[in-house]
Amino acid sequence: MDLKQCKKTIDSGLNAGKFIIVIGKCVVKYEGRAASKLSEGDRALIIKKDGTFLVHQSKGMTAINYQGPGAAILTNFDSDNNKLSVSAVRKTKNSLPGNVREQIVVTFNTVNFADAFDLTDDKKLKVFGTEDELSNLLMQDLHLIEPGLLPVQQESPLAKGQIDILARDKNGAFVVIEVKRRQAELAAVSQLKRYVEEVSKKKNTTVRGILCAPSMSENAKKMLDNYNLEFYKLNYEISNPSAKIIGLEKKQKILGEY
Amino acid sequence: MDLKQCKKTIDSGLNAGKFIIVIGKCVVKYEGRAASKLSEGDRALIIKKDGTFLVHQSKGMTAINYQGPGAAILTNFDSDNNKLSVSAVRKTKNSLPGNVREQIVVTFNTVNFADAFDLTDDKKLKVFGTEDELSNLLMQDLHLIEPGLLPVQQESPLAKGQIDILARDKNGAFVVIEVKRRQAELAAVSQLKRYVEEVSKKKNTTVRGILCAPSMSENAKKMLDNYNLEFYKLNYEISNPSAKIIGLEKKQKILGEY
DNA sequence: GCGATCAGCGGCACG
DNA sequence: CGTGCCGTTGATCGC
Repeated sequence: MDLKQCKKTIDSGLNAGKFIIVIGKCVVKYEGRAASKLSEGDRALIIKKDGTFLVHQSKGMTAINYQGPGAAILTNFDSDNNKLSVSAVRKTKNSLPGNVREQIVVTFNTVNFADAFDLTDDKKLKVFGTEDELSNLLMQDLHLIEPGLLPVQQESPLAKGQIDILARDKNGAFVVIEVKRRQAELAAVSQLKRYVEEVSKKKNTTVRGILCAPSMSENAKKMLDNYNLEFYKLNYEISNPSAKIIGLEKKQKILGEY
Repeated sequence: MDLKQCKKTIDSGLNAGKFIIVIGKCVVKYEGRAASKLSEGDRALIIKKDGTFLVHQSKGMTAINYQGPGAAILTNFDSDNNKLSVSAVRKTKNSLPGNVREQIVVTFNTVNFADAFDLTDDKKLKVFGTEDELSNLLMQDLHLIEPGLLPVQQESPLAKGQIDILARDKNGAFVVIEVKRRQAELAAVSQLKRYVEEVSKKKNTTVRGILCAPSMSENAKKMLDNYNLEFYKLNYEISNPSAKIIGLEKKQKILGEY
């Protein structure tokens, strides 16, 4: 396909706020929070009306180079070398020292296909089985963990923050509960430990910490035991239009290890 | 575009291992590790030869629904309702209780465009300014942190694991160094704390912990101080074909807080 | 706008 | 294969 014509297709597509696709042999360069180079190969470039800019290779799920919404798109046809470059520039969100500007340049040597499409769609995705949903379900059924466990009301200034569930057990002790929708690993234990320390310090008392997850890695289990935190295996399903907690199973410390 | 013809285009594209693009009005359903529903709207579907399956809306950087490499693609034309469904099925990697199978179904009511392209490309992306690169650079210039700091050789069984850099200071004390390429937040401090505890326990001695990052959040700084860990502001640039450490600046504890 | 956390995180490297 | 962790993480929500 003629590169000059391709530039026209892209430009008018940008103007009309369309969904643009370009397929061809290109080189990609990126500079911003990091820098990258991708030597020549066949790729698909997607440009959305919000400035999203995606370079996809023939394999792999993630875009090999990209620019998020808000990027300004520029095209340039180099008639001397017969190359078409398409670039996207934006300001970096995360302030990194010195690098505020992010730029990605795709230089096409040949283009097999280029077109722009009218896509209008602002439907939102509804997801079931998120951690937030599981956490809310569990909050209403704390007795599944143990009798007498009661949630500390959200209104309490102490319940604010990032803690999934704050509760008190039958003895009145504070219990921090962290819910994970998938296997809990070291980071999850660190996180729970941090919350427990925080509440413990604020209330100047001993605080229990409970991790609820479908499973735990071995190392995470060891670390949990070291910190005297508790683990409950969380069984749930998402078959319905929403998630459902099937049950919670207490996992005791493994003692026989010497 | 005729849906029956579209099915043919997709099927032969799949057969030939091509890069397939379908644009049209569709509904998307997903069930697997979680579940989701996306009501009717215009979207672009991309299918790669490795089974990658991406549904993109007109805005936003990330695919609204997806399936990673390895998915099996199936097409079905429902002549009664004149609908074309394209689905992708694969086994979940992360073992979640009960849900091993992941399925995404895209049901098209109308299709504006469908074609398959020959994309061959196995070039690898070269990235500069990764944490790994910065860590390696720093390892060779530990004096930038303080005189007398020497790396513990990689061969040592103690240096194994996930610790970025393990060193000894001029007094012979172990120093765990964690490098972050962007602002360090609470999780980074938790991580460093964990490493310090680990080494401390293994060597049965006091261990220092140093966090090197371009910046830190306020809460992270407080937590760092609480744990008696140290922070060095890491200045670097990535202008060259590789990254370059400009300098390290010690950030003292904030004492005047009472 | 910053910051803390989740994500169907994905991807990689190492045991 | 699990698992730990980085990522130009992105996206979201609360402050």
